[in-house]
Amino acid sequence: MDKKIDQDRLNNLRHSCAHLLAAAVKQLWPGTHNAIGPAIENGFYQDFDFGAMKISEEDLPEIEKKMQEMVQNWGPFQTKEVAVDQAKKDFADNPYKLELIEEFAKEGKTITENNPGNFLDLCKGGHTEGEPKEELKYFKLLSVAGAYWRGSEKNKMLTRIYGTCFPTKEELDEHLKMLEEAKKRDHRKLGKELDLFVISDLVGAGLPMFTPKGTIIRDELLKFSENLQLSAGYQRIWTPHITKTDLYKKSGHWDKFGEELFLVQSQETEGQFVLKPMNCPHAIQIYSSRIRSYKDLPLRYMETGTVYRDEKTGEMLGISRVRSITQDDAHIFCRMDQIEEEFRKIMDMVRSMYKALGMEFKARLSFRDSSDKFLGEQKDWEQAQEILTKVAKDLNLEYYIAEGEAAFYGPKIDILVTDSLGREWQCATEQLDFVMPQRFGLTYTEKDGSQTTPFMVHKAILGSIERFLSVYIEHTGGTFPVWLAPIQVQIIPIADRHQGYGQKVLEQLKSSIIRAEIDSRQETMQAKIRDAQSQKIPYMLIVGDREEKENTVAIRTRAGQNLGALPLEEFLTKIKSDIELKSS
RNA sequence: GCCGACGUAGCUUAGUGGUAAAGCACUUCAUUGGUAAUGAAGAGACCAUGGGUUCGAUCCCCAUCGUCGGCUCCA
Repeated sequence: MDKKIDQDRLNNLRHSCAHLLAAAVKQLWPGTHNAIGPAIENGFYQDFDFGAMKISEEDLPEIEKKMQEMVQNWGPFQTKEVAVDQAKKDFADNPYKLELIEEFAKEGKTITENNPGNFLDLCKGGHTEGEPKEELKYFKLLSVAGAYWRGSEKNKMLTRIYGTCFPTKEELDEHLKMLEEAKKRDHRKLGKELDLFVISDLVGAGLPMFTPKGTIIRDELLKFSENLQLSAGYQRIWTPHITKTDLYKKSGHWDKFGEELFLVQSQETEGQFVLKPMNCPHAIQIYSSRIRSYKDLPLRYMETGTVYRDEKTGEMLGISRVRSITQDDAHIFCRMDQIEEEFRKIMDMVRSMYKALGMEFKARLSFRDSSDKFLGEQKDWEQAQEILTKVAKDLNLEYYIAEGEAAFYGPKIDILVTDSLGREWQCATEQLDFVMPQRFGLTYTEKDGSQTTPFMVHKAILGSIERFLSVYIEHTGGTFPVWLAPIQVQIIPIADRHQGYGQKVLEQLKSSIIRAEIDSRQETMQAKIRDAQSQKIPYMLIVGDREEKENTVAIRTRAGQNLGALPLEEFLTKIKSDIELKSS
């Protein structure tokens, strides 16, 4: 409860700051129209129509200065009710406010205004209660961006200024520090520094390539996911990357995906092909290739498959939003009475995965609402939603229900993973599908000989590996646990004469399948340590005269600890247990 | 796709209407080291691409491609 009050207070503060921003901008550039300016998660924004004028981030300090100046003369916020005609008169020159007034009038809402410091604005209220000059002190304008009026791409593009505001200087500084930290951990930056992936203009945007180091992390994560699935009774399948359009016309994805499909033209055969945007219709083809019995179910097909979606250019972001997406995908065909067990199994896998990765998560049960966009039988939905809720309860998941968030073909459980900066990401998902099996006329023979349509479950543990990696790189800041570190051990010979012993150590590590390398450059030991450190390599083994003589290795960790000299065998036991336990 | 900013060596960045500078990385030579950078020298850039303005463009203008901040979208 207290938390909610605090949040309200914070929102009021930020929303008030948005007013101040609007006032400052209008004073600096008369003729500018301000649109809306709400508080958002970590701050606020205010939309403007600057007309022909352009502003950029370089203008922000000037605006901030003006805000600080103006707030000195602001009295407390006072909200007063006005008649529609009066409001229209007050905002006669502002088309955005007029549109809102018209709409509020139509809906029969009361219209309220306020004017601290003689800056009149249309506003439903929710402001700081004290003296603005005492409260609106610790704010910062952050960025400038475009945004459609009322969020519709059919409308005019306005200029949005983002900012944030806190009750105290300490909180503001802490928030700004967090933003800095996020920037430092940006996966695009770390991807370059740690040499994990490459994006080439010749290959194209949104088509990342993974370097040897990046591929190790990718493969290790996928191997973990695949092993979880194999031990849960999943079978691996493989399907091609292109298909005739007929497949997606039948599945309904042709219409649904529209321009997101990559088209492929054959020069040999008639007709068009597409790059697959998902794997499920292919899995269905394998199901329907034989007559199935109730004894075959559940049938669990897994495929770590790459799919292609023609994302709009402006939507691409590092390896987070890409056009080539690899999923640890699987499709399960089962009866209604098997759904609970299958969902449980998937949730177990999700738990094992994120526990090993050291990430907390919560579940969003995405259900249908009363709208007609959801296909399938009402009673199936109800029964399925009950089952999903039961699973969430039985497994003691932290969960909430989101009505209307379901896929059109069935309810689902989405997993929201929290990273070390407190941001939430949707990664894993398990979805029930009432529609696809019907579209493709899938059946199995029941005990009594009747033909029944199975249910289908779609699942992913990591989701898109590209997206997941971007999250995980930022979560760890590039300090990967030993089992994922591309290089687990760096051998550092002190002088050239120690190369031979270093090589011997290297060979022994390699024969134990440890990813080890030796730094044989003509550099000082200090320089080699520094480089290994900035590559965040978990263990550095320093070998010099003493080690060679005693047949040991001097261990330094990336945390800067000097663990002293140990016989190589002992080090091997230690690192093997790190890898085995997936500890950091 | 939309609004805005940006695109200079492998990376990070400086700079100018008269074909460009630095640090790191790279190569070579010297140095043989004990837990976060040894020293010196060298090489490396048609200043994103295509067009235009100009005696002359990396710089100004237009287009294209790409990147970034957002918006929209994410079945």
